[in-house]
Amino acid sequence: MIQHEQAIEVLRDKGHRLTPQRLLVLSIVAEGRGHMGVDEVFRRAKAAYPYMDIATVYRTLHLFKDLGVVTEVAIGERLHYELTDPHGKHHHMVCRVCDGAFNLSPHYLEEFRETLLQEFGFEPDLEHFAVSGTCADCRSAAGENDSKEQDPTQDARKDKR
Amino acid sequence: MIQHEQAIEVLRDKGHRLTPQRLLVLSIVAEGRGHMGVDEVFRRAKAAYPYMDIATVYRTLHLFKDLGVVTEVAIGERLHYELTDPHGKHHHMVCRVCDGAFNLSPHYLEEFRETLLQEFGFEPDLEHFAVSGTCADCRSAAGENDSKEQDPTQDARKDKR
DNA sequence: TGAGCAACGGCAAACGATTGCAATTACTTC
DNA sequence: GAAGTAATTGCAATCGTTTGCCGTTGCTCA
Repeated sequence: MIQHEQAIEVLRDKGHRLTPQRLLVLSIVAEGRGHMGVDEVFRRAKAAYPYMDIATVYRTLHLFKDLGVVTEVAIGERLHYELTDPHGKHHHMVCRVCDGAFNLSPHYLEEFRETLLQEFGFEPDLEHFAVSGTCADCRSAAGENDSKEQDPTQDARKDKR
Repeated sequence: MIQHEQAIEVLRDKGHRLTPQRLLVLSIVAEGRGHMGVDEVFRRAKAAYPYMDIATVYRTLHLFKDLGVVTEVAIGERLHYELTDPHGKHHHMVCRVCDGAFNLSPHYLEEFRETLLQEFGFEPDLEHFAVSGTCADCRSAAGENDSKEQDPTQDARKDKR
C-alpha cells in the first residue's frame, strides 16, 4: 500500500493543494480494507466533516485516480476505489452472487493481450480491469438460484488479497 | 441477423404485447448498421412518433435484451444495442480513439475463461463483453496524441463485421 | 507576515438512466 | 364486435454522477 506520506508527496509534487478534504478522503480510503464505494467514502467523510459535499468526493477520487494514488475498480455497476498496490498491478474477479472480489495476477491477462496485439494490432486497455462472474463458493453453493438480488451489506464483502 | 418476424414471434410467445412502440424500436435497431446508442434510437423513434418517451426506449431495449432479441454492448461508458447475431456470439474490441468497434471471436476469450475456471474455479461472465483499447490504425496514426476527445459522429463509426 | 492569485470546495443545476403511478391500450373471451 | 383485464405507456419524480458558478482558501513570493 502507498502510505499517506507518499500520496501527499505525489499531490505536492504535481502542484495540487493539500486541502483538509483531500487528506480526509485519502485517510478514509487508506483505512478501509479493500475497495470502497463512493457512497461509503462520502458517508464517512460527512461524519468527520459535515460540510463535505458528494461532488468533492467524486472530484477527489478522480484526482487520486489520475495521480495513480488510488485504483478504480468496477464492482457490479458502481465504481469502487482502493489505494494503489505498489507491489504491482492486479486485476479483479468479482462474483455477482456474493459480490466478493478476488485478485487476478496480470500474468493471466498478459497472454490475452499478446494475442489481440499480434492478431489484430489492437492494444487492449487492461489497466483497471474487472472480470465479472461467479466464484467457486457460489457456484458450488447455488446451483439453481440465479437471483441477482444480493446482500447489500458493504462490510461483509469478501476480499481475498 | 434475427428477422423482424422471428423477434415478433419471440415477443408473442413469451406473452408480451406487440405495441407500436416496440415494433418501432425493433425496426430502428434492425435498420441501423452496427451498434446503436440509446440516444440515437430515441431520436429516430421520436421523429417517427413524437409521443415516444425515453423511458419506453430504455424499457423496450431492456426487454429485447432479456429476450435475446438484441445484444447489449458497452461502448465507452454508454451501452449500445444491436440485433442479436444468430450466427454465433461475438465480442467487441472498441477503440477509445476512433470509437471503432471490431468483432472478436469467442475463441479468443475461451482460452482465458478456461484458465480462470481451472485455476480459481471462477466462472467468468463473458457473454456481453467489450475490450476497450486502441486499434491498429489509431496506434500507427497517433503516437503522442492521448486526447480522449473524439469525433461524436455516430454514423462514422467503424464496424468491421 | 501579509497580499495576491489560481486552485479548490460547496451549492445547485444538469445529465443519463431508472422507477412509481395513473391513464391508456393490446389482447382475451364471450 | 364489445367488455374486461392486465400489460404497457407517458409523465414526472428520483437516483447516482458530473459540471458551472462563485465565494473561499492553500500556497507563493515579497
